[in-house]
Amino acid sequence: MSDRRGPEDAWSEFVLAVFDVNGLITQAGERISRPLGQSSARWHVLGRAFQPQTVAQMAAEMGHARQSVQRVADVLEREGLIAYRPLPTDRRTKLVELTPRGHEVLGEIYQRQVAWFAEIASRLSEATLRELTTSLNEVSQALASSMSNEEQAS
Amino acid sequence: MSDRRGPEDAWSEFVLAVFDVNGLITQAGERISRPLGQSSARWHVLGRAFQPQTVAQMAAEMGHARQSVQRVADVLEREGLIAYRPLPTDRRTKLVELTPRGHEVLGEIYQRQVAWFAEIASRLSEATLRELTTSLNEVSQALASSMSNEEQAS
DNA sequence: ACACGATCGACAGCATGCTGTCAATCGTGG
DNA sequence: CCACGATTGACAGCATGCTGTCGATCGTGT
Repeated sequence: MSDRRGPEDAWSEFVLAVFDVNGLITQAGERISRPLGQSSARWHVLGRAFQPQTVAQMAAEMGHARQSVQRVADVLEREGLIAYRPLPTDRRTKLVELTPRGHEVLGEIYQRQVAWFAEIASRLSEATLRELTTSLNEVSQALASSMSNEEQAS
Repeated sequence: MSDRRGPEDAWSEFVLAVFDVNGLITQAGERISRPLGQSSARWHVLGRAFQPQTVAQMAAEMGHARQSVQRVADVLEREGLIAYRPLPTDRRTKLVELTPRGHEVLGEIYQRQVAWFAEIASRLSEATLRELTTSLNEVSQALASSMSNEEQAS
């Protein structure tokens, strides 16, 4: 309590560890997609477009705001990696789908991602990874439920 | 391979879990500091200023760019939560230190943070948390070393 | 004493994420 | 069949993080 910068408690250390891993993964994502003229965000949208869907659907799945996805998608469309196809059933929205160029780029990124993971896999056992994932999901649930509690209080 | 959106492998699931937890923690950070008119980023800088140091030092510790911290610090200074004190030994830089107002606000945020953690602690065992932290740090190391490998290739 | 590389703050510009608002459209309930 | 709430994309504006460049200053090595 005398020094809140010193993360002496288990929770603070955990938070810092999560920030660390998150930062490194994000950084690796940039590194993987940069040579293809892309970025992590572009890649995520591109990946989603593998199975054609609307921007709103993507945003929901990713847990991001609609507009964040929309802006990225608009750029990808201008670059010719995705195309908007009007939906006959709904005049408001359009399907996002990969163009041939988009397929190419996504494929190359995918190969780089696989190579990267192979590198990682040699240093981490899959069992450890699975345990970690399970535990992290428990933490997520604890966090989510504590957040929804507070929501009621508002 | 036929569908890279389906995270069927352990690594993808892990990455998604990390994104999830990171997002929830960040969100909780905003929630904690918003009622005090602050944000997660402000809070981090404010917390660092508890022990007076320069912007550059803070940035290094946080693993952020100097300018990101600088901009936030400038805002905090305009709000009167921190103050710049010229260093006699180095005319380029100044010490960032908390003003009385800054101390107050940081104290209030700290209390809220403690309350929040108490909420979480009731759902997670400290032992689990420590194990998780240890494993995450291993992953960080694996990531970091794989990244520095690639650096050599450039 | 001085020259050169490192460090620092200032300034500028970009990417990504968020929120709020609006009009068009959809779909449902009356 | 129509009115109203929900959804969607467009537009605008903000916060946070990054990078690159510049001039001032520091410190080291000669």
